[in-house]
Amino acid sequence: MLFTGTHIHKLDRKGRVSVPKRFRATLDHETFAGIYLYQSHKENALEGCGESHMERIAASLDDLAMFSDEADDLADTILGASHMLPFDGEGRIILPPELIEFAGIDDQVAFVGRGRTFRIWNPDVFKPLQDASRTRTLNRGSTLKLKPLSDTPASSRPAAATGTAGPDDEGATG
Amino acid sequence: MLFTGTHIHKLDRKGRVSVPKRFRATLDHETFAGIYLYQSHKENALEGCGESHMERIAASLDDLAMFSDEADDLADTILGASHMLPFDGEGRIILPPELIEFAGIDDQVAFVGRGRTFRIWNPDVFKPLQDASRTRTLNRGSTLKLKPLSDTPASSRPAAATGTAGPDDEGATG
DNA sequence: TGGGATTTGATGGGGGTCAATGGGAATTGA
DNA sequence: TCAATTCCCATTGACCCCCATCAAATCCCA
Repeated sequence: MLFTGTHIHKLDRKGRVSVPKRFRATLDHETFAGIYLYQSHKENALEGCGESHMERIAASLDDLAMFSDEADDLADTILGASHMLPFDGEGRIILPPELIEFAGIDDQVAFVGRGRTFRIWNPDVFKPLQDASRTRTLNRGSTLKLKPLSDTPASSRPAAATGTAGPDDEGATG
Repeated sequence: MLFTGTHIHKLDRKGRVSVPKRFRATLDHETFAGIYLYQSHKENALEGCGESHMERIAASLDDLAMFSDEADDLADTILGASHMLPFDGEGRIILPPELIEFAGIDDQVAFVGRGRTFRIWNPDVFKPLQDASRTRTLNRGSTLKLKPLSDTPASSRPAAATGTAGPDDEGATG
């Protein structure tokens, strides 16, 4: 199951916040009942994921770090600076003060789904950025090139986002 | 099975609307019994699809989002803005107020099939647009170029390309 | 083929359940 | 012993399950 949608929850005075039920459901099969959080490299937000995805990141960085200084830095900033946050009985986590400060979070927390990962924002920061994303997407006429369906070989055609849409992607009518 | 046809249903005072039986049948095999909805990027409408299609969108964005600002925008406006809406026992969903407002929906809801996806409109808004679309298609003399049967499994690969679009063009944004 | 009977999909509404939240008690560790 | 963390329970309000009704399509049999 995917992380989707935007869910705004409250940060209580103990620094706890409920992880959306839908997100918890996505993590149901993980052996570790909780999430991993680390600071985003390009946004004023936190990146979050489950255990299996974190292991995938680790594996990728592991391979790359041998050859690339950049990957080496990433290993430090992702693996070294990530927080492993277990759920309490009610499905909440405690947001570390360091991360609260980094994301500029006040009393509200926005969980924003991104498929296999999610981000955590101050909702007041995220909303205008999302609006800007929508405007840019509209202006450039972006069309997402979908990966081939599962019954076609995945190797044949990598996904790619085009700069401009075709002349008209309306399906043919009658 | 595909999403086809236009079906107009009523929005009740609880914000619920029945998803057309035909559409539900199309989603029968999905593990998640419900639909995903997000705001269209170019129309005053909502884009809808089932879980597997949303997975396909996520997979297409996933690897890319790390490097492309454009894919990043799409992740925010599709994955981050989509609503996962489960069916109740009667096959209804609850339309979130945010989406009702965006689509300018009053008390009636038009479900319009688009193959593997569908759109949701205020019928009063959609009708004139549909008429205009038909007129344009007639004037343009568009011809639908069918894909060869061999690489078109009936279960998953309907024809969708217009005379001007490339054979593999398939937009996820509208 | 027609008209009544039956099934099924769409709609309305009430109430129980559960997710989100807040706070206190118990436990742990320094 | 004190502070911080974890566990537990209580509240509340939104959501989901259930049932009841209605309309429309389908079926059935003469």
